[in-house]
Amino acid sequence: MPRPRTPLLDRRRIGAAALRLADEQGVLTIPALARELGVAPSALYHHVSGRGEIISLMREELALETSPDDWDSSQPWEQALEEWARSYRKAFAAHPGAVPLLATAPLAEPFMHAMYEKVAELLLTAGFTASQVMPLITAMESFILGSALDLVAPPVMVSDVTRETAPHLTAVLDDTPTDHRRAELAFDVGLRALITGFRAFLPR
Amino acid sequence: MPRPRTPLLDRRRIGAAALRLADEQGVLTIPALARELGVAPSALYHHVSGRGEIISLMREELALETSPDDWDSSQPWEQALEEWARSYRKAFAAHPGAVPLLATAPLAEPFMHAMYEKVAELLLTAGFTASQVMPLITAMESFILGSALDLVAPPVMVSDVTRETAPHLTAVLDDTPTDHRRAELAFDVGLRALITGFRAFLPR
DNA sequence: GACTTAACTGAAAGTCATTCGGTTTTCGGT
DNA sequence: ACCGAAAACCGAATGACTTTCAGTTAAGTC
Repeated sequence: MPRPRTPLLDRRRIGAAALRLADEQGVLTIPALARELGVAPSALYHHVSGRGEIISLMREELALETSPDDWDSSQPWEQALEEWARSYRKAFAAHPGAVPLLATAPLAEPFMHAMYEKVAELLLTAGFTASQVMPLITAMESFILGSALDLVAPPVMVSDVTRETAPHLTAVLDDTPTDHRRAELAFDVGLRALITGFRAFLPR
Repeated sequence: MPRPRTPLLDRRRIGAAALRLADEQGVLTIPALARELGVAPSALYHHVSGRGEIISLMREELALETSPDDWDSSQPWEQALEEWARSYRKAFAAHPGAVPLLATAPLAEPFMHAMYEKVAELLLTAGFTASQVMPLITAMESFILGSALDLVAPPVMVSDVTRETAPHLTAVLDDTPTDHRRAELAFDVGLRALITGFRAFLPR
């Protein structure tokens, strides 16, 4: 087969297809991705260095889908921070099947810097000291990433629990939804708690 | 080769060796694990159903290493909760290389129930309502898992940052340690913020 | 003491990621 | 308009990995 008149691949298309595939199938293999793109597996290596870079492209695609102006930093910092966290998590929640893949790969992509910059400015303006800001951002990010993973984690099953040996757990699970609201609820609670706690760190 | 007089393998040994290997190498392959155990790869399949179950055994091993009595639930709930979170995270931190493997595997193992039961009782006694407790536990767990992943994430590099385009981020990074204290600090900050925030949820 | 079961080996099948040589096509310069 | 170089893709091949399965021998049981 010859070189096609119009290219079939570019990094953007690869990233988008990989994200779609990983989300649907829960795994990402080169042969499957190539099939999805109507191309031989080896063709991919003319555009990326390997599987790791494809995952990086997936993350880039994810970032592009969530417009960076999804949140407004001119509001009070508590609300701006909450909007940032929600838009960040929403991006993951839109592709739950891909979360395990994205969560374990290194997060230090350059295109993250714009986001960090915006949040750093927000917190500095709010009155936090320079040495406080990165820990705050990192803590928030850890919570968001963990919550994204929780999205795809199997819920604790009541039927498994020996009702006699774990009475409190049983009681508590009876008052906990088992559908997607379970993860939503936990995220809401944690997010509000974090922001409340952050406020207490403000020097005054 | 015949059946050995004394068995070379059991589930416990497999889990421990897998955890050690994954921690050191960052990856887990059946051939490497078999070599570590002085056995042919196929021998493992007489004790476990496959790779997934080995990862499950690793988590079990991790839970056993952290004695469940590592924290004392008779203290004020804030301190007990903090001790629980720290001991939970310490278990992950003791095996950083294995964290990516453990983080994405399902967490719903039966032996987790004892831990959940203890925390559920703690929070109920503290005065939280039954419907509040699971979201609180889940939020805390998400943060801990995210922090464990952060432990192995590459730090944001100042050299990568265009100092002109991201002045606030640059300033903030200059005041942030780059060694292991970076993740420690973020965990401390997030943990205290969460607990402070939880306190505000207490009906009174 | 025979028979079943348990623990392990070795070989083989099937899948993956990755590399390389080959083929055609486009493109930049002249 | 031509020519060479680089680009885009294919197919085959390599090596690693997971898993299965048919032996082989030892342990345990009645």
